[in-house]
Amino acid sequence: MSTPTTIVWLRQDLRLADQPALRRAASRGRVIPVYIYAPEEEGDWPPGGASRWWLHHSLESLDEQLRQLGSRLIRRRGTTQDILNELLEETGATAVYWNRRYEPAAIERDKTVKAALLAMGVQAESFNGSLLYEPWTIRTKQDAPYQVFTPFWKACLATETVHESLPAPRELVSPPKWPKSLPLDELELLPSNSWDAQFYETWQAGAPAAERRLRQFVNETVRRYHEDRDRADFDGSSRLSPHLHFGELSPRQIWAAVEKSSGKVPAGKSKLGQGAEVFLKEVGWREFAYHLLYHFPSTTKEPLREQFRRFPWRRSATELWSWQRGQTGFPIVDAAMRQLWATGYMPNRTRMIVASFLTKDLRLSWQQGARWFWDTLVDADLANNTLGWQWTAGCGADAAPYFRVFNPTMQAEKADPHGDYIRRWVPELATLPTKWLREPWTAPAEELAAAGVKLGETYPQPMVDHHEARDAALAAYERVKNS
DNA sequence: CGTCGGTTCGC
DNA sequence: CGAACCGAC
Repeated sequence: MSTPTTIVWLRQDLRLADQPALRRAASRGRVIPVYIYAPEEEGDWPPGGASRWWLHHSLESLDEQLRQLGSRLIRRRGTTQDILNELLEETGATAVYWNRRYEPAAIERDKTVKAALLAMGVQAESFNGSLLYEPWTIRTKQDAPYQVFTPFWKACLATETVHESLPAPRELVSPPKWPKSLPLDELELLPSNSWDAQFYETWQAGAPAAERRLRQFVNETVRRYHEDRDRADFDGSSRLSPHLHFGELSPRQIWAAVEKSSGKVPAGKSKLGQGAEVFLKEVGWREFAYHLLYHFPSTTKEPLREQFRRFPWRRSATELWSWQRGQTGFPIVDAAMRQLWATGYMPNRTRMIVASFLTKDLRLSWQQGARWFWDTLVDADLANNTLGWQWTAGCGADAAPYFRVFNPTMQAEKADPHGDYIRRWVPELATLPTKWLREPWTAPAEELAAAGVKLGETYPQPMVDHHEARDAALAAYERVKNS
């Protein structure tokens, strides 16, 4: 009998190590790794511009890694079902394996595909490649999904789970003849303007780069993570999020690397350091985000907390544009929004600052913020993005209470104590002394003149008075609070 | 994963 | 008189 052939349908698992679907396919016989670009099948959330940029480079890297094992990546574009059918026919493959996804549109599509494959007599099997705890495995005592993080995470950690990573296969057996593959450029993932110029200086996609970043993080940054992650002026966070989103790394690999490096810390009570503890809790928030998205799929559109469906959001296309382009007149907000546009990223602390500004100071809807992040973040992830926005807007599960309003000035003092971050991203304020940098409208005329700043000309006047805006937001909240 | 305004504490 | 602490929103 000839060696059986398996198609590995790759999606958000663009790696070779700790890759359950690939692993199982490799042990079965010949392997055909396939990526099908099918944005029409993603419902309301086809990949945004920054995500597509990342995807392009991640696919390029994956092909190189596969070629080192004597294999290659087959790229196609179109309807998943049609393409799988074509490939099954062309190659004589008798099985299709993949790692599961948890977004509502992907779940529906995957179900349909699986049923069709099984009906054709093809072996179709899915695996867990991207979560520590799949959403349906964790339930409250009342057999309901969790809506509060801390008990959720306790319940996760109380389960007897071994987070063991699988090694990458050492070789992959090729089919006698490779099916044709679309050249990468024909997926048309890169922007046609030069929007992405600075992405190249900031990021390197692909599992090998992800593993280097992880190693550097656990060796250096993680120790001070609990403090430094709130800093905008240097890299105190892990920056692993885009690698995790595309599955260039699995959470199991991250978990293992953090535990291993923390094991080197002086014995003591075999406890992890505080930085590692806080970091792994962030991995826990990602698990929680997937739990919520799975059990409450409507939250990508609607707030989880009912009363917020009547919240009187304002509407203003011009104000939204000012926020998007970093022209609010609040330097910390503008710095962060410009960093996002230029690099496809901002650290979590400034995400909270700009989100609070949009939803409280401007009272524009969190959905509009979520949509902008979706298009501009290289790590755009439906579960994390939805949770993050509902969290700051105060309308989600275990959210910050709505009355928690970030003060942009205080936040800037903490996140950017010397003003380096603002000076880098808002260069028109660069020579203004730190004392005035966070609130240029309070600077004496001669200070502004000396720094070459003309408010309303070289840099905008503040869009709102923060204290008035805060009061207005709290008043709006009062109206929906008890309804 | 707040802010604000109040009070108390310590020099 | 400022830092530290506390409760309300």
